[in-house]
Amino acid sequence: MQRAWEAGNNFLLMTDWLVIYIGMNAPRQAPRRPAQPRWRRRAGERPDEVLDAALDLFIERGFSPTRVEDIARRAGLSKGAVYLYFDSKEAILIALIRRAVVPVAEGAMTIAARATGDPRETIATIVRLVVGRLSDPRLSAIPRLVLAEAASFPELAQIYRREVIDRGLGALETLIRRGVDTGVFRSVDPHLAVRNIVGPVLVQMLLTTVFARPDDEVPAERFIESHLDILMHGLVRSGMED
Amino acid sequence: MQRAWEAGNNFLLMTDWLVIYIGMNAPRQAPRRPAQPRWRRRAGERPDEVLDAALDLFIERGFSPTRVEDIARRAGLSKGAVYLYFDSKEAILIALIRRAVVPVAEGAMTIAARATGDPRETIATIVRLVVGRLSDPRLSAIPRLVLAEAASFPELAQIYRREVIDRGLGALETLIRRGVDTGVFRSVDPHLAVRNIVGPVLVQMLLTTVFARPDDEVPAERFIESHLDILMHGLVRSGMED
Amino acid sequence: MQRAWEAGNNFLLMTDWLVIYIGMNAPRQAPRRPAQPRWRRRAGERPDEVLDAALDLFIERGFSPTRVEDIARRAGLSKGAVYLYFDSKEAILIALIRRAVVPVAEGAMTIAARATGDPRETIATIVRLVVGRLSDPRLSAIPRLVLAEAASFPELAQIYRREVIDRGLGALETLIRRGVDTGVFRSVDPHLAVRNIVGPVLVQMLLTTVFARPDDEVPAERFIESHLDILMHGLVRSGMED
Amino acid sequence: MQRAWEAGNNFLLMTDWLVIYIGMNAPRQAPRRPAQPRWRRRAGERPDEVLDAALDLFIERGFSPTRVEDIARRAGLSKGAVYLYFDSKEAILIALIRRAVVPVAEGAMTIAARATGDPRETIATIVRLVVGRLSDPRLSAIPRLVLAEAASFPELAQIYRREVIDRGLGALETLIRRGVDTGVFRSVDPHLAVRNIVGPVLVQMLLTTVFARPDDEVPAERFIESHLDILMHGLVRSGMED
DNA sequence: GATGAATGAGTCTTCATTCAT
DNA sequence: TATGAATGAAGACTCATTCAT
Repeated sequence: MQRAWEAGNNFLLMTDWLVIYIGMNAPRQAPRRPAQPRWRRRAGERPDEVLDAALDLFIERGFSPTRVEDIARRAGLSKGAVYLYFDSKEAILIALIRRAVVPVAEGAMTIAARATGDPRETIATIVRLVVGRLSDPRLSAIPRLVLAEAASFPELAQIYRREVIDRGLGALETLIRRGVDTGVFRSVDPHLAVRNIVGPVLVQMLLTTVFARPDDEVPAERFIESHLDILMHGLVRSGMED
Repeated sequence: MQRAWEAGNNFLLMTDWLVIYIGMNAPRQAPRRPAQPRWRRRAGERPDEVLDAALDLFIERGFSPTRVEDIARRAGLSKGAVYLYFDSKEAILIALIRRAVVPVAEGAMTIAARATGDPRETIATIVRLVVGRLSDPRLSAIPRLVLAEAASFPELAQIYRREVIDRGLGALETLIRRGVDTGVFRSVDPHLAVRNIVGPVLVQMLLTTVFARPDDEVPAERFIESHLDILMHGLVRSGMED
Repeated sequence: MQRAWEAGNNFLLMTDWLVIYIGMNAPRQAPRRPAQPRWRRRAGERPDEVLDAALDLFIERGFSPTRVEDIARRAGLSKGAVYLYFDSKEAILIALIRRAVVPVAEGAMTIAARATGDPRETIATIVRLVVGRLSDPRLSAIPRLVLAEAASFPELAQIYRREVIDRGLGALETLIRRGVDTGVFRSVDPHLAVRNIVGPVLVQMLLTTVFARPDDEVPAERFIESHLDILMHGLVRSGMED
Repeated sequence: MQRAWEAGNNFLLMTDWLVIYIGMNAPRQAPRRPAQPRWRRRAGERPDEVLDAALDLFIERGFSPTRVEDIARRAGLSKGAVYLYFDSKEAILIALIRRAVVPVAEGAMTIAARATGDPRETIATIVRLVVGRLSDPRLSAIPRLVLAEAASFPELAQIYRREVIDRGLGALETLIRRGVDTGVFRSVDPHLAVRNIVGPVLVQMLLTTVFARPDDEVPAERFIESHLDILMHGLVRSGMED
């Protein structure tokens, strides 16, 4: 008893003791994981403890070199238990970013809501706030982690852009626009001008963390004053400086 | 114990209990043995080709997820040959950064040497140059790689800081200082003011690469004009704007 | 990129351009999933099983040519599990020697403790004991392994010397010294005379194992009698032979 | 057009574009090398230089951990050149043993030929000679190498047994037999008594090399005297001691 | 003959994930 | 829920051998 079937690029043969199927393979592509949601919280405070531990370790060594078991140990539970709360190591990273990003989004909302006064004041407040926040290594590490892993997990970059960049820059853009509209600022393009607000802050953060040099420590206060001074002179109409 | 062999259209697999041979029955085909040499000695070019391949892959996937064998294959040689030129995967990364960084250091020297005219002009030139350079993804990837892997390989951050940051920011600082001294700029702190020059450029780069959004593409030209406009207004003395 | 999978009678191979599936069409066979558990937790016994397997293989092929995976397979666990119990292949070898060596040290203690009678008797007993022990290939392999790998792992030679040689020869030396002191033996140097006790045993062992010749098998009994005869005649005072 | 054929465990199918052959494989067996002679000398003195270098390195690290390139470098030629003289690394080892073993065989012949006088004298001479020779680490290493690699290359053990052990022990056996026949020695079994001659020498060698302890160095002279003293007392008839 | 660049199979080791307990 | 033993795929690196030059 032998049946053979052949169609297109496929081939099937069945004999009494053999089944042979030969098909042309689809071009390589590594899906590696079904489409279920990749992270999911379970009960209690454990997940947060895992994320805390993971953040510490990701900061210290980066994502790939950190082992799930290290995270578990630092979080005070077993390797297996981590998988009760997160479906994969990747899911931990994503949850981590997500968690870190929520307050930023909320902060942007709050600021946008209360930003009724002089946009210069509001911008200054935001800059001070952000610089202050980024002095916490556990916060400043987040954007670096995102940069580091964006290539491997594009989802990270998406989340971050949507939740942090779009909202944060959006809020600043609104403020600048208002300043332009009210005549406080020159007629700059608000969408581009935001780069001049956040850029120096980012550089300051990098120079303080990744590229720190012990003999060249600039106090946050001095940086903020310098930055706001140059920034505001760059934005305001002549004769409007205070 | 399982051995599979694949060449041209033929396929041979041997396991402990099976021999499978599948040939494509290709009508004609020379005995294929004494074809062209299997490889050529090209010791000179190889290292750079490896670095090129590695850069491509590090950009695509990041450092850790890239396998040495991938690099080898893309560079057109065998896994083992890579180790003729580099001691380790890590050494490839470091050499890569080093290679990318050399022209920057040289560029900084050149600029510092010729920078005799109006510092505003020179700064504008530099900004245009850097933004232009960073539009090449293979160049803009370097700082991102450094940021990504700095935690794992502190040497990377050191090299980058010494060769790029110290020199680049140093050159800009000198220019600003000259501007201040000649009265073109307000009395800003040059060491801090450099953040206002490079920060926006960095942000623009990140928004164009990692966090790009198809519906929000800002042409480099427009960014440069906006940046320089705000920057210069921020730096120059009142009444000195041109 | 090529993946082959083989289980029971089934066979699956995927390459970049081919999918081959071959199944044996076995008439009946339960879905094979919830069969007996794929493994059981037996942390206690495992290390010894690994050492047993390793010893077998080191005897058969030597240390370097034995793969960790071979050891694992023979011990009935997976490659990875071996590393739960031993840090490295080298650690397996060291643990193996250590384990084999412990009873020897203990035996030496016991003998030294009970050795109160005629030293000739005690020495004879020890020789019989050792020759008996060395007839077990798994025991006689240990000194050969040590000799073989001492160059690569000096630690091995150290352990062996401290635990086996120093103790074993030490015990014999004590016995000889007592014999000399009591006038049973001639005034030989005990420290050197031990060589005449153990040397022939070692040679006998090598001639029986590594250099065995089927047509020249000397029964252990005959060797022991010959050895003790010559040895004792060599040691005792004239007129003291019994 | 499709033809299928099936016989015993074999299976052959040919379609227009496929040839499939499936056969049950013979049980695993690793031949790995055709049957050509595995070593072969080529011109000049080079081979000996290679062997010298190889011996040094095999002594230092053992066979497996020594790389062909190391041998080449120490011999002062290139890796490729080694393969002009020897077909494989294994062939180097075998040639090495063979070379080391030749003078031993010759020596045994000489001794056997001239051994006409008192066998006690001859045996003493041989012992002195052998102990002297084995004080050269490059010679004492040979038996250890053989022991180490006998498991992997049974051929080594064969060569060594045939050329060294059989001849050496054979010569000694003859001497003992003559002593017994002439009434100088007691009626020992010469075939077994040889173990009492070479055993102590072997142990002395091992204690001086592999298991050396700086605080316990026994001069060769003292060992020889002790050994011969005990040995001869053990062999000779009572009243025959000199 | 010589060289040493190139190959690629082989091996140790790691580690995300699973699962018996 | 929790543990951690067990798995096994994956990957860095080595090195005997080949072969273009």
